[in-house]
Amino acid sequence: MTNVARFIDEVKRTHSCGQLRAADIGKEVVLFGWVQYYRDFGGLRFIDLRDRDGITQVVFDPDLSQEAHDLANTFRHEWVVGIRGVVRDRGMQFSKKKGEMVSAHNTALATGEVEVLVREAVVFNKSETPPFEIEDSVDTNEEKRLKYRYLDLRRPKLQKIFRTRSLMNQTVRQHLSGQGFLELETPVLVKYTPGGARNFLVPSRLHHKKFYALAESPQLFKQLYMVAGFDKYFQIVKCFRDEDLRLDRQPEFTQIDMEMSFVNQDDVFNTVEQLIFALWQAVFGVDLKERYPTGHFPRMKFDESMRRFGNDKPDLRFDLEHVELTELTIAHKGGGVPLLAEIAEGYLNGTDRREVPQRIVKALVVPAQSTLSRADTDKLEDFCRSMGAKGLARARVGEDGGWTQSPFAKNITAEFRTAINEAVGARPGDLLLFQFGPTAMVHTVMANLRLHLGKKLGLIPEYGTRDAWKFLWVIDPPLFEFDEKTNSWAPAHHAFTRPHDDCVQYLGTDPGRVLCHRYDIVLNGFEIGGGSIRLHDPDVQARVFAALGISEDEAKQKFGFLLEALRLGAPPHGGIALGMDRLAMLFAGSESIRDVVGFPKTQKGTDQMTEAPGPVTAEQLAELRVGVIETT
RNA sequence: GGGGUGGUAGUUAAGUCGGUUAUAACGCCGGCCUGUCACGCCGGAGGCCGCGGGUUCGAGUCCCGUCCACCCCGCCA
Repeated sequence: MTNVARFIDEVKRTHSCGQLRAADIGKEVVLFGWVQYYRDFGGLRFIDLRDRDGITQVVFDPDLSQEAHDLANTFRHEWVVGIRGVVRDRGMQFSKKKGEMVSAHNTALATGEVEVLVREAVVFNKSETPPFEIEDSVDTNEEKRLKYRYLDLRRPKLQKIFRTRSLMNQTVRQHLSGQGFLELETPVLVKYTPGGARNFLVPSRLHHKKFYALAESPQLFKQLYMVAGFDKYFQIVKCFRDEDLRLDRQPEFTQIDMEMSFVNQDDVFNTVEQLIFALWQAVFGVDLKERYPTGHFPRMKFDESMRRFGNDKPDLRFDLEHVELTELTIAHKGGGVPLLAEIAEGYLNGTDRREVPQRIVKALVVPAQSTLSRADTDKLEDFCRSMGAKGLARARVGEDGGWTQSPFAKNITAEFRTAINEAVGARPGDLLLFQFGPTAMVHTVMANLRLHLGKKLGLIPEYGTRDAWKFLWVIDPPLFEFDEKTNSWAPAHHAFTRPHDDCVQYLGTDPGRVLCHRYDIVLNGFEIGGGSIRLHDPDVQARVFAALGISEDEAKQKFGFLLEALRLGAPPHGGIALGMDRLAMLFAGSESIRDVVGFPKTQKGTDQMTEAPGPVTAEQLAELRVGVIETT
């Protein structure tokens, strides 16, 4: 029997490398793990042995076992080894460097009071020199980390993240099951449905010229579970979207998906709030009741969020709110500033409507104590340009309320300047930053500018949380958004979101005014979940389709099975999906979603390790009757 | 599709105004060391400067193109 087999079959591991404490002194133990560091003193040799639990120092003393000591001399980084030995107190030792007796305890290690004196050792497997060092402190570029993901995952930091993910999964299942939710599965291979995110397509071998789609979410199926009478559903489920990636997006990602019958918006919120409380308790041991004594998170209307923050996922950890100046600009007819006068003119002559503002004016105040140099503001301007802005107008407020360093300074009327100072609450030394023009651009630029400044001025960390958890429900968004390309109304969400009862009257006449029971839950500026109360009334559904210009035939063709289901005894229902990866990312205080996904894709959607996506043979394509079009 | 940042030894980085032998730390290899803990000390090896063109007497450095990674806009819950 080889030594390896004997250690695995007979000797057996007794403890993990993070387990041993002073109470274990005197025990004979067996540890298996990876060689983290080795320190050689000619005679005495120390090895830091690492596994997923932690690190234990093991000592090889030639006086005790020459054989084990000789073997240990061959150990290198990341070899997989096993040792059998006795736990002992590290005690007081004579330090040659310091010339006195010192405690050999290592307070930086959980196991630091003890060490294992080795009697017998075995090498399970050698390792070539790893392409990078397995340490939290040493950073390697993303490309290398992803190519050797299994090595990256050995780093204690990532090990911790994945243990947290496991705990999250467990907590969700336990909590929701306890609330009467059934964990039900839905198909991944589904029929392509237009609208929303782009689907990954899967050719059907059995049906030529036909394709499945990978489910972008279980949306329709969970509604059908409601129609089937399951009442409360949840699933921790993979979803697939073929869209461009971001720091917080992967092409395949995991949702905590939920749906409930006979509920209103408050019921959904209560359920989610309780789940979030349970998660924070389990993961951090934090009772969110201390921060949210009512047990509920604050709510903000979509409109308000756009006005104050420029997006629908405001980071409430800091202020720097936007100030909306469009009305003021109109009232002052641009106040002598040609570019603003042009915008005011649009509203005054009726080209622009206040109800659907196409162009707006916004400002943001950088307080006097946050000194930004000229170079800093120039960089801010570049930052704004990169997002489609024409520039970044600014003004430094003087002691008398006058403006300097501003392109507006020489043209603006004193009345308009005073009115703006008052509207934004400007004080001497403050820096005012302005954006004006197309609504979407202004919102995007100002929202990102706010975040950028928040980080630059140290109001929020570059990433991570510092334990500041700011939750928010964003509610009552419009049901439709105007698509300028097609000059028609398009669903802002999926087409089965329930409009507010008091808005149904506008469906035919003024679609832009229709608000709906759609909601997002936001944490520290990240949208961690979203859902809606669904439209279960076939009549209202028909009016929504009409407003969208979708004919009965077209609706039938696209969503026929769901429309039919809604006519066959569908209960009122609604639900939500929480982004598991984003939650895990925030839990980990991590800088990227890739840190919390086992084997993530790059921003171009490739897997650096397996080199997916890869080519397939002509035979494989032929079997699927799929041709490849060469583009130049 | 657009904008930005980066790519130099196994790894992380430095490399000035274009100048002759491209640095450092860690890692790797060899040696010494019985209380270290990211041990220490001595010695050594290691480079297609992402790739392809161009400018130049001369390119890691300047120009053009291209690939890869990251961040953002568009897109997307």
